[in-house]
Amino acid sequence: MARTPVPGTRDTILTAAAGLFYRYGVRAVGMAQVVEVAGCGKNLLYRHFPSKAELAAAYLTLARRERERAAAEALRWANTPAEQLIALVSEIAESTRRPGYRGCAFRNYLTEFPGATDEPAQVARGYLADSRAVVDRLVSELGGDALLADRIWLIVDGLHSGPPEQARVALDWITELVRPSDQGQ
Amino acid sequence: MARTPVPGTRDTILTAAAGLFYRYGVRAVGMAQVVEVAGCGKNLLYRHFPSKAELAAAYLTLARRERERAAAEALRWANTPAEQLIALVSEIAESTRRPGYRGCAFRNYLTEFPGATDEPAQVARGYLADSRAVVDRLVSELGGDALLADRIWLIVDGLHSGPPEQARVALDWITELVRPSDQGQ
DNA sequence: GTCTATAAACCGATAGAC
DNA sequence: GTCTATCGGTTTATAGAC
Repeated sequence: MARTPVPGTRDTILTAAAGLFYRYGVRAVGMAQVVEVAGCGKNLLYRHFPSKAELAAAYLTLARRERERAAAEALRWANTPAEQLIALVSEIAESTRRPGYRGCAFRNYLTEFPGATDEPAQVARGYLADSRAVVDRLVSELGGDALLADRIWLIVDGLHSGPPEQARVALDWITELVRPSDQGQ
Repeated sequence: MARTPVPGTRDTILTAAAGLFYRYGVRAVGMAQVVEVAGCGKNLLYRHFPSKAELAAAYLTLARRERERAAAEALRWANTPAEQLIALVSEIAESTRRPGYRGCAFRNYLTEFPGATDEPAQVARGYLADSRAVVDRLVSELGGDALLADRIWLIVDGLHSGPPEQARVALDWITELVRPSDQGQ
């Protein structure tokens, strides 16, 4: 008889890989390292993820789900478009201050693999494009123009790339931009 | 006497390495690729650069010199601090629109090697710190406060990380920030 | 003989196959 | 879980110019 497959093995492997990929970079981490941390055999890893690219794609997809979960949670108490924008940026700002923060997983991947068009790159670009679309939609609902959306996205980009100290500066600025009446409050 | 050493060999190697490192990333490029493009043997490469880390450090130092040369050129016709800030950001904005632009070489390295403290990482962090200090000084001379400096640096970070289309948005915004009298012009 | 330049050899790590 | 063929950075031999 076959041995009972341990449930959640895929998640165990993916969690281990995600932690390593985010912390050290996808290129820097070998499959051997992943199996070591996951505590399983190589065999099992390649059963669940046929290639490193697919594992990286799964890692970014997991990261996307986490980001979307956090965003949805942040939006629970936000009603107006302005409050929603502030809530989203506030969530990002908080995440940059958490220990172990190493920048945006999607931007990092695209920096590690410039010009890549493989599955992980598509996941990364897809997330960034969709995030940008959300900003555009909220700014539009707010009554803002394309310039305001561009500026907010510029700050979001800077927020992801710069040091965590910039988080508050970025959040305050966004708040000022989407709630002009609160200027100098 | 020994065989006539080809002059400029070091520069040839460094130029080849710099092009490859910037285009594909330091991690993605092997020493074999460098010697292939440089058209020399491995031995000669290791004679000039004892390790890949030293070659990477030389690459970033070269990039720094190029950035500083471009910055000095941009500053030639700028007299006031405001004009100088605009000139510097304008130069960055132009560089992001040049074909082959793949982001900031220094930020890219730090993304590729998170937490690194080796020589190239020191060169990268040193350049970014010095650049930030220049912004702080100019904003101070301008009569601006720490918040303005933080905001300008936030835009500069976003400008380096985002797509080239953001270049004009960033430049216009900086112009508006340092020359308040021109608002709505 | 000393130096340059090339090529081959090293050894650990790599992705992946069985 | 072991094996392999490949590739990583690095080093050592070899061929050739002065």
